[in-house]
Amino acid sequence: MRKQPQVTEQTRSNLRQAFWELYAEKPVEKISVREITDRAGYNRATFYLYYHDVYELLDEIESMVLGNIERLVNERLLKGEKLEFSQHMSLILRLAQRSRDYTRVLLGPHGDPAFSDRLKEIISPLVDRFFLPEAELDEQARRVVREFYLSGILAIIRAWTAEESPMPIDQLITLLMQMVL
Amino acid sequence: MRKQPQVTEQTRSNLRQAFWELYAEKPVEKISVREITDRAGYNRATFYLYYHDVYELLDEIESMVLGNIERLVNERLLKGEKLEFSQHMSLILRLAQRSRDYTRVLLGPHGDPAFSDRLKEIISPLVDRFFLPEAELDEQARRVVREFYLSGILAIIRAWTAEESPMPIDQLITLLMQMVL
DNA sequence: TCAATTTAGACAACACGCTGTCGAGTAATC
DNA sequence: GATTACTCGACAGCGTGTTGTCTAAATTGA
Repeated sequence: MRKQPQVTEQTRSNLRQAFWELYAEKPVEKISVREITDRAGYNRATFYLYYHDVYELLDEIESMVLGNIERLVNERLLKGEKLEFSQHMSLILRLAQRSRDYTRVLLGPHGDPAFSDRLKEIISPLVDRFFLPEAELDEQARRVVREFYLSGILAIIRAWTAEESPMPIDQLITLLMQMVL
Repeated sequence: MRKQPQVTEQTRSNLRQAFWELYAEKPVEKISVREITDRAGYNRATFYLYYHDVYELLDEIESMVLGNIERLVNERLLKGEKLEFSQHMSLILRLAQRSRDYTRVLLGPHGDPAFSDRLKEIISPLVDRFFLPEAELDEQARRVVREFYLSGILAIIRAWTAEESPMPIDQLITLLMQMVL
């Protein structure tokens, strides 16, 4: 018999959804497989037919969110197009806004540090390109400077997505530009 | 009957030490009470005579480390003394260096986000005093700017303490000053 | 002073929940 | 009628927090 992708994908999606509702409330470590399957309306064993453990489910969601941003950075921003830093940030922020429901949780209080790290790695080439070439620094100093800007930018995204009624992107960009230049 | 503080403090210290060895290797959530007491050479139940759970032990260590910095900021820096920002940072960095073995773990890959938050709150008045008065910004914008600088400074401390052979404090301060001014 | 009493400190055993993994079973689908 | 998607019940293993017990030392009083 043929597989029925639409069925299995529905199950995956239900499990993801149930997990996500729980993840908005508490950190991963406190989420049990039983809670997820109870909420999604499946048997506990069914979970193990799809995921090895809870962390693999989290990773799947993170990869979905990061995939969009990564594709943007690699295909549009770094290849040919010559844009200002502000324009790059604007595009990234627009993406963060599009998947705001996800990013605000992943960057939030119970958020995953690994997600921040992966996001940093994706933005890293931008920082290298726009802030580091000017200065003549040894490798150790470059690491420090890179970390400063990456963490600052990430903190802005985090604070911005956490706001109840966030300010317009353009205003945020202006603010950021005042600080880094 | 009087307690025997030297006995009980020795036990506390042994438990702390055992926990710390484990914490350098993996995140808190993966550290069990059994592991701690096995390593320290006590019965598992003994742990519960001293701490409610593993998090309370972690909190005790964090408070020890943060107590020093907090005292410095409150008593010396914010009262009368009029110092440059660079001088404040210098003092804080010297403290971070003194308890480097602790800070590098607490800020490290398995580190506790709550520790970062507490450290941010302590440094926060400094950022408010030196970076925010100049600008005319609404409260929402101030939150964003504050987060940017706090996260940036914290990232620098983190990157600096993580280095195998960290650069001199003065050089780090110079670097930071170039970025924020 | 020294035996009786009290208590701090350490321990073993318990009940209970969650995990990951079985093998067997059912209902629907093609 | 074979295959798919899922359920069910059982299992050992590890984790938690609590209970009651033992020992040795500190305190008390005749």
